[in-house]
Amino acid sequence: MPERVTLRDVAVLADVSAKTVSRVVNGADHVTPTTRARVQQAITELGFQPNLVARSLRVGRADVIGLVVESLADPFFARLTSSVEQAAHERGLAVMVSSVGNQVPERESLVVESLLVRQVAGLIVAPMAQDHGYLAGARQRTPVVFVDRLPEGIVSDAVLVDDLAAGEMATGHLIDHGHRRIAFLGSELRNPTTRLRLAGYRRALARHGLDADESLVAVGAGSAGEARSAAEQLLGGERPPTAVFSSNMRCSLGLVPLLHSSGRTDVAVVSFDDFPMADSLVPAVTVIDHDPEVIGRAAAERLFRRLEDLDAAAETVIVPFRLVPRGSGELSPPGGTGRDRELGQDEVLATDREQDMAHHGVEGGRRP
Amino acid sequence: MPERVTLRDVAVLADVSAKTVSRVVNGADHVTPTTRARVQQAITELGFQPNLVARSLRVGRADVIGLVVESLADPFFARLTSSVEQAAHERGLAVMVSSVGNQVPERESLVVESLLVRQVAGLIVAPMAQDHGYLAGARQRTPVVFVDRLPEGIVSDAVLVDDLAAGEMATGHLIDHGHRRIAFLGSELRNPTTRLRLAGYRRALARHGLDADESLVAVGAGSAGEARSAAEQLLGGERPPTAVFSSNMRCSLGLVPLLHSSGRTDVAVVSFDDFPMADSLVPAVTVIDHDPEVIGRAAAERLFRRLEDLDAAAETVIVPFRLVPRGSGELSPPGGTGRDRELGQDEVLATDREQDMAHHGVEGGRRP
DNA sequence: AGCGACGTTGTCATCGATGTCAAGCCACTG
DNA sequence: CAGTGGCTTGACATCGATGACAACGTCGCT
Repeated sequence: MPERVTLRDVAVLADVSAKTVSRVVNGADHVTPTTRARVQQAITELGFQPNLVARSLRVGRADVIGLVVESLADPFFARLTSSVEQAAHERGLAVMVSSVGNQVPERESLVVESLLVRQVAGLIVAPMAQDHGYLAGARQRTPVVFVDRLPEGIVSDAVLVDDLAAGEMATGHLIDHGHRRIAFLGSELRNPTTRLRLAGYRRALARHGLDADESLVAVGAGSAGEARSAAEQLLGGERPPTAVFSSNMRCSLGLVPLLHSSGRTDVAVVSFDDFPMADSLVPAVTVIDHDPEVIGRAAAERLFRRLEDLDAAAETVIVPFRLVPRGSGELSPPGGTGRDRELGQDEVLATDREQDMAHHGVEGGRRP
Repeated sequence: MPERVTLRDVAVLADVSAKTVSRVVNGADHVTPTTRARVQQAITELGFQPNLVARSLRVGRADVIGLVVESLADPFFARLTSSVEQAAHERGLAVMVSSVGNQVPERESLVVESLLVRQVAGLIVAPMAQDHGYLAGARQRTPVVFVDRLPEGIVSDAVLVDDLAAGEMATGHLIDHGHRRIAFLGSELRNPTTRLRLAGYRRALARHGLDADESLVAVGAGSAGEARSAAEQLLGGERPPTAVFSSNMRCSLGLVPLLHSSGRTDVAVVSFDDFPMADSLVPAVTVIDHDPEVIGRAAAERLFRRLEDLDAAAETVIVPFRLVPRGSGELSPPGGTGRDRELGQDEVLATDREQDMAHHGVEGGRRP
């Protein structure tokens, strides 16, 4: 059972003080090359590894960032986590992940606290809770960057997709292909993301002079299974939709298999969130693609900058999205309406404004 | 800027010693209900939260476990991570994740060390490196449970799927459906998992008296893109296979879209690893399913037990797998061979031995 | 009454590193 | 040659909690 090697052991062997070893380990100035070499020698000889927990205690924060997501098993969050982890690793930071679980948004504050007591240097949170006032105190010490959704009851850095514009584009795409009865499939309305996408859906309908049939709006599906049932009900209705805007991946993972297994591949679909194999189905699924990798990296970079300047104003970063036409979103309604037409490639891109934001990558919008 | 509240602050307010507060916080015995109440009162009044970093320093280990995987973006590892995180959370442990990246197995030891210096209580590692001797010293202090693959050059706890048996079953399934020219698609051979699955493939061929055509074995595909090219080459060969055993998800994510986009849905496929949408394709993809959730939880449970008994003998846990027939694996070869037949449901299950292990969930196999 | 046993509480040192501050040393200057 | 300043180095306290051990009080027993 080899004893732990501490800084002091190295100091004794190199015949210097612990402080000097500390200087060498941290690459600090003011150490003679001779001394440095002797210490290095002792370090390798003993195989010394600094105890980062001790360092964290002394400096008051761990070189770790916390990441809070809904579920790690969800491919969107998995890819987000992956990119955050990579960005952190490049800065020598470790990542602690915690998932909240999609049924219990209240757990969010507990999960966050379990990270705070471990003295994480900063947090990246994909919010689920209704209110984030509970973070007000902690943020003085521990910066937080929100991703995917805006926090409520608090002003903070955030990295977002323009859900409203994306929802509008998805719905507009279906309208442009001649659809008049378009269903909206979404999860809980208390989720701001869902609300924004739904608002985009309604705005597209309004802009095209279509009236919204509330019976075509199915929200509240918390799992793929529930989404499947909800979709089943929509399609079995009296005047079923000819197209569906599925507003997140879970919904799509319920809807699409349903359409395939019931042979209803005539129903047009646009899915918010790309998902694996979406391009291998027949028809391949048209999606709004927003790169979780881009979001994750942007959030990490924002957090790193924030760690260096705790007092800067809160900033919102908008990351780009695009519509990827693959077939399912370009199906015409049965019978057609004569208004259907081929779209030019450019029309599937975000509007000028969004593209502009997208390519600049950053929007310095300060919220009051 | 609110000062941090420490145990000492609570002690002063409650007019007791720091030690007593510590006792209350940790639910230790020997504290009068009265005192306890007074301390509790002070704790809530001040909103005290213990500093787990300080505790970790004192007790010599953090209440954190480290998880090392190849890539968090890979759905298999994402689900594994998710289940490990859940199990850890139930025990009040946090999880630090690190990914190695699939191109640089050498990075594994670096990643592991970055966790060790943070004093993680234990590690769960999906090994990529060739040799794990580098862990020999650390394991004295920090237990390690390997998942998915056996470590090399070291004896340790491990949670595995019986890759050999699974490879044999997948290949046997295709043979049973009349195929005689079956290709093997896999990643690097230095990966023991690939080697075992390939061995299973060969054993199935041998058992059925088929000779192995080495031109049908394509290994080395490290990404879906490479797998796609490899598959393209296999199918474009002189005597192309009528069936493919794709030995992991990355390969399947290259192969399956290729088959679909080139209209070659007549080629039979069995995929090792289930993947999203596999059941919505036409034909749906027959897979060997081994639950990453089960593996993750088993590994976590093993690690927890190990944390309580550092000296117990190394144990290998074998988790169950099953073949899920969905269509792609049951296609007959063009022209058929007359030997094709319908399979009874029971035949798609693992052999008695594996099922037995599976349901017991644990195999106490000690390795010398 | 005196004694030991036990339950409660406190004192002090400690985990391993780093910030503060000062001492030591050398060189260079006037 | 004393004085000044810069560079190296070290002594010591400290981060916030907990382990070891001791002191104290209370109780029950002989």
